[in-house]
Amino acid sequence: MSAVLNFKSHLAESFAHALREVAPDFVGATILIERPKQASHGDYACNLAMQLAKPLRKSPRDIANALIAALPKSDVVEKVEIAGAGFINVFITKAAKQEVVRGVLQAAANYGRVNAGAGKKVGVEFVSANPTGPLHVGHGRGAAVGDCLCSVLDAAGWDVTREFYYNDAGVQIDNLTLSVQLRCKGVTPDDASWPESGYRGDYIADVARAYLAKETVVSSDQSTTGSGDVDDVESIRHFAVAYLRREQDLDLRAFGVEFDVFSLESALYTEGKVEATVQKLIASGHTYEQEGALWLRTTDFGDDKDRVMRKTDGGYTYFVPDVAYHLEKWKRGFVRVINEQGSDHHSTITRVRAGLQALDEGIPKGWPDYVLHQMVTVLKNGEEVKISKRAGSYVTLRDLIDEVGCDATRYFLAARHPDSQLVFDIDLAKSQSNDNPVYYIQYAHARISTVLAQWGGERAALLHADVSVLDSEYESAVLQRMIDYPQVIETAAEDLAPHQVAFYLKELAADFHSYYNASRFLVDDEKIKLARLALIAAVAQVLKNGLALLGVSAPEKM
RNA sequence: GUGCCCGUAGCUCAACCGGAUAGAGCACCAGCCUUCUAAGCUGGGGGUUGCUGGUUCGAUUCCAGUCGGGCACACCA
Repeated sequence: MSAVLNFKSHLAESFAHALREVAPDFVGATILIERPKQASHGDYACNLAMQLAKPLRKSPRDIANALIAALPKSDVVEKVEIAGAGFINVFITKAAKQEVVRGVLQAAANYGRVNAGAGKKVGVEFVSANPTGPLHVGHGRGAAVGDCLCSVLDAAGWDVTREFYYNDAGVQIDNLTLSVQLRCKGVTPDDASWPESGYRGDYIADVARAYLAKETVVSSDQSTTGSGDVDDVESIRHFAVAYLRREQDLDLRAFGVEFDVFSLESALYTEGKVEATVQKLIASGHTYEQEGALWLRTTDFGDDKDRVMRKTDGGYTYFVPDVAYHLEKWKRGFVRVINEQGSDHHSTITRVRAGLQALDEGIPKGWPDYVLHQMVTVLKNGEEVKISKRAGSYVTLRDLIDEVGCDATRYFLAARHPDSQLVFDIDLAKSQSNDNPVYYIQYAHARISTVLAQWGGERAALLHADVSVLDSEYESAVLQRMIDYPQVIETAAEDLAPHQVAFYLKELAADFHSYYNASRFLVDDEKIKLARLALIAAVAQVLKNGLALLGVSAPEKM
């Protein structure tokens, strides 16, 4: 009696049983149980009969009848009907649905957690910005989507590690170092001698000032003090990177995003991992020398042309340390790795996978997974703000948090399919902040909190409420929506699509708001009152659980 | 020119791995507050799912082509 039944899988098993009896030759048929859009089509529907019609050369309705006759008895099933071209519609008993209230209240923060991941390790890398400037909107999208994805995977039973990879080596860092050094010497981007590739943002001057003042920068894993020596390039480099890492860390913390592991590209070099990987690749026979450079034959693994590993100047191209880095991840025991990145980096996918395949370490072909989010364009005063790090003109993540708020920004960036381009209209987000869907959801939670506060009774009493009186159409809708929640988590995790949680919450909030306007909760009849309060307390719990996955607060008052 | 992503209501977006009459919000029109929060609710108008073919009981979804938008195509990160 305690656990809420997973109706979907329960019915899938029932139909599998019926299938074995009716058509033993076709037990391999996929059994799909879905939720019909219309209430008149029942709570769950199965299309098995239509699938079998052709191979069995019988009419779908005849097959449907046979299947229904072969269904094992179930005390949660009210009735089964055949409709349309041969859909089998299943109606669940009210009593079984009402059980979800107790299920939610008992499981509380754990309601919605499923075991699809079975405790397996998954490493999720996201943001991974170069430490060459503040985080901008694009990083914000990566942070919001990545963090939410991690939360969803965690809820789906995976053992999640959040990881940030700093590209603190290479040409961009050289440019950064040079820019800071020039600023230290009093050269500004307006001077004719300012290099084309130099960073022009004002923050470079801040770094220079701090360096000259011999400030100490403390970040999550190190402490660096500026020497103030304008000719000590190594010292400037260390200081600039540490300074900007600290800024990024602060931005992320303000955004409510925290990481378990920070990996540094530079460490791969100093620890010899890059060199070791190169040697392994050479030994694998997939490399060759040409025109003074070392190439990896990535065309052996589906790339359209081979890629240079070591340039004529002796330096490695970007993907080489990236391959070394992913080999490390593999060795750290991640059966699954997901990299959340901007779609402008998609060309690395083939190279990294090719490099890993060439290593011949038994790494699966499609490893690692990637979630790519499309570009974010920012609209301000009706005009597109061009993002250019070098020009120093861009909207920082911090700007957005300050202007729009953390909750709204996170919701806005995470509530869309990563594959679609996103226009962030700052004026709209600010001026219409009351119409932001995140408030709609939070408002539902706040309303419930107020009602429960006015009631003032013991929450524990709600566990024993007689939920059998919950039978209005509004109540049925809310019950069914809550029953759907664990399935939403499972699907969102499977599809690596955290935005589905956001849409679900909007629908649950809508069901509640309709219910709220149509009925009263603090009524005289004690039995009805407790039942309704138990129901909305459960709604509040699900809203809270879902908002937590999005990294959005669930306020008691608004 | 090549590869990847996208194209759904005026605008911003959904659609449960191919299902039943394609759904929300914003905007527009008409209603609902002496009773738990009107940041809410109820109703209405608005669609050839870019276009053309194909696959099948059935296509927004899969395939081919085509048009449009974005991104990537360096010994760049």
